[in-house]
Amino acid sequence: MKNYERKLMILQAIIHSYISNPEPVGSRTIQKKYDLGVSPATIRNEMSDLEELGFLIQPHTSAGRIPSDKAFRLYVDRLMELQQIAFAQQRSIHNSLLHDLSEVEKLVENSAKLLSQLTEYTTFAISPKIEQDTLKRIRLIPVDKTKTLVVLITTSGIVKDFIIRNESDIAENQLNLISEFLTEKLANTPIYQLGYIIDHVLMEELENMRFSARSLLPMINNTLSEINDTKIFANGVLNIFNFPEYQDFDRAQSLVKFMQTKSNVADMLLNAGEDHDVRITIGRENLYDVLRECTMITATYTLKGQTVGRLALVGPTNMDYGSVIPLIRSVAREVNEILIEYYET
Amino acid sequence: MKNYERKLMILQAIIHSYISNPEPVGSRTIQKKYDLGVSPATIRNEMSDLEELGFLIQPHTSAGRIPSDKAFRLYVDRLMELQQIAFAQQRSIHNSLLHDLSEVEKLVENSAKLLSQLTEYTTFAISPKIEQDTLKRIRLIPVDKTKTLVVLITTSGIVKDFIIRNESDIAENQLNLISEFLTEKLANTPIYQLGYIIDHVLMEELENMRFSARSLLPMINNTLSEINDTKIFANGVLNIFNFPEYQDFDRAQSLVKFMQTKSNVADMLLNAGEDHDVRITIGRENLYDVLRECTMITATYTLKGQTVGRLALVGPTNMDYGSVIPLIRSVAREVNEILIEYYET
DNA sequence: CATTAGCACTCCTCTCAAGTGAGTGCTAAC
DNA sequence: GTTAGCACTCACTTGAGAGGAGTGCTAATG
Repeated sequence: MKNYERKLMILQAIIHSYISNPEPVGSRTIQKKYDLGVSPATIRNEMSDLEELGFLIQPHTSAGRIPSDKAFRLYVDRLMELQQIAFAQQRSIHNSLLHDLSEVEKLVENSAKLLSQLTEYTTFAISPKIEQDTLKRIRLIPVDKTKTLVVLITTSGIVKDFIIRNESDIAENQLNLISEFLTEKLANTPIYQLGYIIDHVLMEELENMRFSARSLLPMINNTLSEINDTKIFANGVLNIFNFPEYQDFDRAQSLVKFMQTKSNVADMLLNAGEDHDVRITIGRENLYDVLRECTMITATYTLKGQTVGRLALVGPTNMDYGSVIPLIRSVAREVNEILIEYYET
Repeated sequence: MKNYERKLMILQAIIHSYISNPEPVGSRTIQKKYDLGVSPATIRNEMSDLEELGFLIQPHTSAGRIPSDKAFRLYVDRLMELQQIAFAQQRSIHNSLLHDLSEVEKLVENSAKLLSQLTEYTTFAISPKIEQDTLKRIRLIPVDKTKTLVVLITTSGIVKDFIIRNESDIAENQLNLISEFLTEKLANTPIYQLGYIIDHVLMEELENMRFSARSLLPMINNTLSEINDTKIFANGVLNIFNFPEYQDFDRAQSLVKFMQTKSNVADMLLNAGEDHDVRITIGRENLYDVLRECTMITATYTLKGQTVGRLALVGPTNMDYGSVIPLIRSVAREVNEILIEYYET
């Protein structure tokens, strides 16, 4: 079985046809749409070989053939031609991302939203894990008699705030003193240790002090656990209904349900590994069975060598890789550059 | 045409059957499922009358009949029996709502989320309009050299914060001075006027001052407009796909699209009126044509006589009113009580 | 010996007609 | 006024037949 050259050409033509129109491809279609200089019969023979090699699948004898996961894998790795991204588009991506740089989390969130708009597929982003971060400053601000706003600022510039309720009115300068005291005591503590330190160290130290702080600390502690949550941003989950393979109601719905469960998505994203470049997982290569007809493409955001977020796109296996991959690459590159420029210090 | 008593009984039986199983109801079904002591022929005669009166609709001659919007209206107003809410459930609603009282907005948001979980329908909440509120305190907190956190606290206890980027490092005590200055100048200003005051009054006053404040003000102003947005919280929009009437792909999708457009929902909620009790709009009673097969139930949250939020539930016209209405009532009552208890002062 | 034309064969899909059954509406009897 | 009986309607199911896209094999061709 030689003449691989021609086999690849035919496979490429089939994949190409299947991407633009997700229906089984027959030998005559290939002959008409792509001028390969051979007759349908020859193409049929090659197709038969390709099926034997596992690149094509026949839904039933008298249908055409569709590319297998293996074919898409080959296509992505070797056959595909990436489209160039127009300078104007590159620029527009850059500018969109610059729109809100207040927090790394926002940047990550917006990058996923942008990618979903650009591709009309479903995207996810996972926010930086605040746990690895350390506290820089804590500040208490009075809201009214019974409420106090707690603002935490971490070394990497992430801001978290929440309101706690205090039993009695605490004067503003009191709160300022407490803020200073807590900042002094807790600065440079990793966020995930805050709870422990507050409970076991500070509470004892404060035992004999007149500070009202003592009543506030348990409240602060309670809320801390929620804040540690890694946030997941999903965009365009409903686009799944546009996937050609998911015109079937129930299957689309079960996929949507899967996608809306935070723990699933977190798992999916965290297991995606940390390539330098984008990583592509096709069909059954995915860990989850619900994704067996989907392709997931992930990219990682890093800052000072640390992973600070991850971006994922989920679409049908027959997505237009040639245009989608450059887009996600471009978004990821822009984000990483912006991270360096604005957050590295 | 007398003997309304029996007509109502039959109508009630039909509605009841249609709620538990949304298919056209025939005369024999009624006879078998509900022992009314009359034969199918009699029931047929009554059904024929009911159709003439506009309470029943026949999809085609040889099908059974389904209740019209008018029938559901009658059912809701007069026939329906409300289920009692178990004390345990009431309590669990109460406790869920207490979970996060940091802001009125959170309470409103959580109430909608809870109701969606309880009913498995789609719910919306619209947050209090911050515009009517006045500023109480503004506070600038350094995040790092180039970023400053701005915290706004309003008279009604709503907290808004956002990060702005400053060109040069500003010392912490500088920021404190600015905070005090701005608070003094801006306290009691309605939120919606802040932009104007900052632009036209403060900028001039600061003309000759050494404060770095001047460079910060435009940034603050820029972000203010975004904050004024009334927020809308949607839950379980995808539950629409479970509605029996929306098994049709396209119609479900157009409804989902409608629901995901913020302006539509805002409009829908704001036009819902301000009943003391819940308000129910059935089928074509709704202003929007996409909702012609939906029922919307709304409730209003008030604080000191002012509307501070609104809750809406959207489901199929044949929803189980008897259990849904008590639920939304219960949630609304709990929220209003919590508002009084925790936010009235 | 690779390529190709020709042709029988497969199997999905569409259409159409007949059969089925749930349900109605009318009439006449109780 | 109520009900049994019956003809009638009409959606839905089923199965047969036609149509068509596509394959696989064979034999001819250069």
